[in-house]
Amino acid sequence: MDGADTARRRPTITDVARLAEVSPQTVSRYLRFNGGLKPATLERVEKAIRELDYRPNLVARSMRTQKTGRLAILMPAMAFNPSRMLAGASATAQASGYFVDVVSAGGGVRPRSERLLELADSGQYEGILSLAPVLPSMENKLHQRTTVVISADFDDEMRGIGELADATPIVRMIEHLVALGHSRFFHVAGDGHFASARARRQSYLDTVERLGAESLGVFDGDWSGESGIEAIRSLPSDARPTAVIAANDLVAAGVVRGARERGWDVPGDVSVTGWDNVGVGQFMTPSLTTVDVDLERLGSKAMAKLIAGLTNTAPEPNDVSLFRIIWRESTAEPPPGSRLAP
Amino acid sequence: MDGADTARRRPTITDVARLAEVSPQTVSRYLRFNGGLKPATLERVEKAIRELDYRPNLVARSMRTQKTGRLAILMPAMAFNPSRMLAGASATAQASGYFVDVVSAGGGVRPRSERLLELADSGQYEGILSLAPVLPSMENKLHQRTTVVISADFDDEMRGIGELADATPIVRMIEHLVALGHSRFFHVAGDGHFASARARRQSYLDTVERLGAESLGVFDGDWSGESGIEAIRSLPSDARPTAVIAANDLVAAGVVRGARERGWDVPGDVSVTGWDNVGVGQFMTPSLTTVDVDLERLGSKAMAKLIAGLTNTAPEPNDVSLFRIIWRESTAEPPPGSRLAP
DNA sequence: ACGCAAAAAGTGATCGTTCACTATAGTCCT
DNA sequence: AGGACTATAGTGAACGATCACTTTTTGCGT
Repeated sequence: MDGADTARRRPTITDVARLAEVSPQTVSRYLRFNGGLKPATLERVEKAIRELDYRPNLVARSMRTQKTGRLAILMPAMAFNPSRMLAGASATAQASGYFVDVVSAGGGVRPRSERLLELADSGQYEGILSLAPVLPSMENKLHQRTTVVISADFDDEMRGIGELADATPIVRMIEHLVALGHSRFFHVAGDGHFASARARRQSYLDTVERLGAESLGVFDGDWSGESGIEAIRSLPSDARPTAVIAANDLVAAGVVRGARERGWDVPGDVSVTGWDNVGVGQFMTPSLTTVDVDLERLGSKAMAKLIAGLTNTAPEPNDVSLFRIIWRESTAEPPPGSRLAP
Repeated sequence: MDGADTARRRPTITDVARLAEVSPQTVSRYLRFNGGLKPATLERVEKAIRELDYRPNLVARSMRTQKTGRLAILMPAMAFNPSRMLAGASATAQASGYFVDVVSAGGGVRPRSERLLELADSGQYEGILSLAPVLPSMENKLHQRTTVVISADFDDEMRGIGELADATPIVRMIEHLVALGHSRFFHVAGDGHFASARARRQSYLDTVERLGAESLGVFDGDWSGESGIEAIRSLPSDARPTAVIAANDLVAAGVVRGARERGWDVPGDVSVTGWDNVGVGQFMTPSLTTVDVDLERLGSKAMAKLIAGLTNTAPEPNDVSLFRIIWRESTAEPPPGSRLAP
């Protein structure tokens, strides 16, 4: 019935002041910048703080200063693995002296947008970094009161697309494969609702055409391994690609599985590429060629943008690539006969 | 230079009261429970709130009520994929009316413990759920002021171990394999600093002995795929297990790779089991037998415990198993000859 | 010794809400 | 019709810290 209530009251700044025989204001001064205190006073205050094990009440401080020193990260529930991105973002924020909270919002765009508005107006956050898009109609209201940076990969008919949607590695992979002698490509795309999926799809189409290679088309999947298998099954028997560009590693694993099902050897008959550098990809047989995405840096950059907006500083430009292609066993030269095909 | 500062001042409860021609207290009453207001008054207040687009300042409210309605989740930076666990935990908390923030703390046990203490004393959280262990010395200080529930999987010489450390699925897997005719086992353990790794190791040893099966020993790995490969390489040429129990799917993938390297067929010569039900495991060849862990429920239960502690309610007992074994291609009957071995 | 500026410390008000009371109006019973 | 209640609304203080001032102390030159 009592239990937790046995706790004695938290000491306040006044308690410290009384013990140190100074005014609260002096203690406050000590807490905010260690200056303007006589050595003797300073010592008394320090001793009192230590003795009471005092820590300032941040809520009260926020109340007076109108600053919370806390940021929120709003993210879609159940996105792909966001933890690395968060790690980068929160490290950057902490370096600038901010607390970071991660608030997840389920549901679609609308409830998420409303949640964001609610957060922005709660007075608890100075800035909000949204890793998911919000309704354009909300955005106007938002920026009036709290700095909000939206850095969305996902997108449902929304304008800005984040850096994750950059699909240039697809271009480089296809170029490399063509140089190896590949001529017939096939793409298994991710869920078309995602900007990144659409960007990869488009990059695939553009690049294959630009290089004058043949495309057996695009299978519109949903990021799942099953879609990879189905994509291969859907190919007519006289159409065998020499290389399949999968939307991500999971799809790629499905593609490899599907190819084996049809008796095609990977990479002997077909090369396969993925995306994400999933842990086990390295140990599969064949190990998976993939794109490693520097999610930490991505998160860090997004957060840097938010902080820059908050302090009215210009964000430092940074054009280091976030992507790195890792070539592994699932890609090789095309089978000898393939070059002779019409 | 100005930019964000164009924002007009947020309306306060007093502004609303003035507009509605009532006292602030009346507005406050409206906000907390919609009762005790005359319909006419209620309507005036509602109208004023709508007109000003007023939202209560939660910091100020917290200040007065001494309740923040916010919880923090402290988690180790870079743990295995925590997002599913978080999803479960935050859903449960929100159902009880709490905000949930995720605060990540890098470094080891000590910095994490200090961070936790800091959080607990910041006055911003009513309860904290730590998914990582803290120093025992800190714990005493902690519980005096803020309810803290530590639900740690990881552990360095710490007492309580979380449910993740439950290794009974290992027992069931071995029993099943023995029933299939397997007789020579081998275990590749995870990092010994983790309670879960130690529990799985111990369950392996106990069960193999209890069933009178032969064990080729335990290789102490570190959860990595490389450790799986090395474990297989380390086996002398005359010692070939019929089944390998790997600490998780990544290790299992390494084991499969290592086995192939030595010319052993999986599952023809050796069966392999993993743990975690990683996405691609299903599409590997052979697809991976594994243990699916219901992380959502785990997170939800941990949070329920915290909330129960906060409200002095008894947590509802719940003994639904969090684990489910998924049998796939990587496990099968042992090779015929193996039964004849000494 | 004196004056005067700089350094150090203190005072009262305030941030936006809610709590514990008090005051007023409306209702019902005998 | 008077009194006892209940429903509704208002008042002043308080939560814990910091801000903008004011006051006291210290240091220094002449």
